[in-house]
Amino acid sequence: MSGVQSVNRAFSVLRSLSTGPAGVSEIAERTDLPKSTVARLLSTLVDLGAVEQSENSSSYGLGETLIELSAAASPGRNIVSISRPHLQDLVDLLEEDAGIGVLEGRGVYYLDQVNAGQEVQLRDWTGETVDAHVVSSGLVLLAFSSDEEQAAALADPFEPWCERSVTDPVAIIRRLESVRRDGFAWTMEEMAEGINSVAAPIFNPAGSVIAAIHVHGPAYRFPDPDRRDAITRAVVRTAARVSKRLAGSLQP
Amino acid sequence: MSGVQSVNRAFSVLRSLSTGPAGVSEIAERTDLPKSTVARLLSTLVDLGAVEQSENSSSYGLGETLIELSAAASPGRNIVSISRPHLQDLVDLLEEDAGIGVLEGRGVYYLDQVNAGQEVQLRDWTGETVDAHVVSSGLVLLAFSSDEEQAAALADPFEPWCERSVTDPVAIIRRLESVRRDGFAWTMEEMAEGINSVAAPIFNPAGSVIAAIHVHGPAYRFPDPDRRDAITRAVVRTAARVSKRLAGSLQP
DNA sequence: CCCACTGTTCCACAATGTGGAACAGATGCC
DNA sequence: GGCATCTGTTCCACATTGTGGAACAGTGGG
Repeated sequence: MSGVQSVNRAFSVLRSLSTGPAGVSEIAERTDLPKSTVARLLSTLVDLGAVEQSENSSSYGLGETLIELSAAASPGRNIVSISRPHLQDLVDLLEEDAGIGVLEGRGVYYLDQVNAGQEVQLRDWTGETVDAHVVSSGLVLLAFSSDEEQAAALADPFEPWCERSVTDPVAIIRRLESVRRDGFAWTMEEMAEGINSVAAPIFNPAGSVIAAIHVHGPAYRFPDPDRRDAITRAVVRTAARVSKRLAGSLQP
Repeated sequence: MSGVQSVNRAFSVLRSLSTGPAGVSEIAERTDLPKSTVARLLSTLVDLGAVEQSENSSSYGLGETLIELSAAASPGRNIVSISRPHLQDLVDLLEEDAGIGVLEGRGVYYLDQVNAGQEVQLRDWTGETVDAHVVSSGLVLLAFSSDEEQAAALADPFEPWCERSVTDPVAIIRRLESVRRDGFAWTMEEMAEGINSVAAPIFNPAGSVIAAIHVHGPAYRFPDPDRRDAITRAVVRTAARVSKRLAGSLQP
């Protein structure tokens, strides 16, 4: 086998543990390696946190480091679990639906949504993609994206989704500048008549925007003009909390 | 540093990539290793799928293998994303809420739930724990658990949650035997008056039960006696699909 | 008490990983 | 166009590291 033998062997041990916890001799059998080799690799992997040894047992299992690295490898997957309780808190506070989405090309792909259980509520877009320029999440994601990503998004004409959709590139650029400055975005019946929304960005520890949290509701009741600022602050704060949680899940 | 040096270095490279993709020289800087050492480790990690090289670029990023290992390290986290669309399909079909839970000691911890949007619907238990013996998920998880786990669960007396809760250990053991045989469980107003549910098990590729999917509804309309068998089959089929998806997400 | 396993540790040895150097290619500047 | 400065890749002499068989202590079952 090519490459660094010890690294190959270490991953062989990790793969053997993905079918379930095991002891040194069992792993030696599964990987066809001598027990002393397995013991030494396990000791190193335990130090790294990639493997953990059960208490009251000499059984080994996969450890937190792999979850942390995986979270970094695929922000969208882990972020659903991390953000879920925060979305729930937001829903409890504001009594409107909250969700989370990521940028995919020129659209927002919705990863998750928590419903407020209101009798009149909006359709759940989880698993679907909406043009970025007509939703608050999309504006947030574009505003905090790299210049290259923004240039790519602005390269083609914008489609209107309804009467109030903003499609003029100059107006959108101005808008993105103010979103970047404010740290949040509101859209008022720009994706569809009767739907308003507000969103804020979630950053990874390196400082790049990776997702956006939004709250939306029917225009006739959302937002209550007296609560608009409080709603905005709550969404911004929730997104910041999720950013921190993500950072926490990456630190050893 | 103790342990196998090459393995330590390989994980140092992986950790440096968790803050964002980078090239050989950048990683050498981040890890304080010579470029040739980093190049050799990267080559091995690419072969393993732990790192992938971007097309049209010599930038390296974390790869699928870490996601696969992480899924094995923490079945509960990944399973929420995988099962979500399947729960949605079940809800669309049956028009009742569906959820997923895992065994935690003698209780079921609910990871996720999809609501049917019915005007009369049950409370969402996501994030909460219920005694295993009073819910269909709990009976399923215990029925397919190891003898040790079952013995541990049966070691202490069972608490009734309402008038129809089954708490006699002998009756519960008999029940678990038939659940294991049938591949599903029904509970009729055993957790609370007015709530019925049905559950089926999700297995990991090694064949161990790791979660259960359930559908529940108000007893006055769920289940419709004419549809009970169809409902059961739908739940069992959905759980089997999720099991297969999990297997697929672990295979390279 | 004995046997059969387990995980851990030791250490002689040689195979592997090291890392500086050289090289080819790309990019930017003058 | 030429040069400088980076990049990633490859080579290879060398010595350090990882190897793996053996020995040992501990545990559980008969």
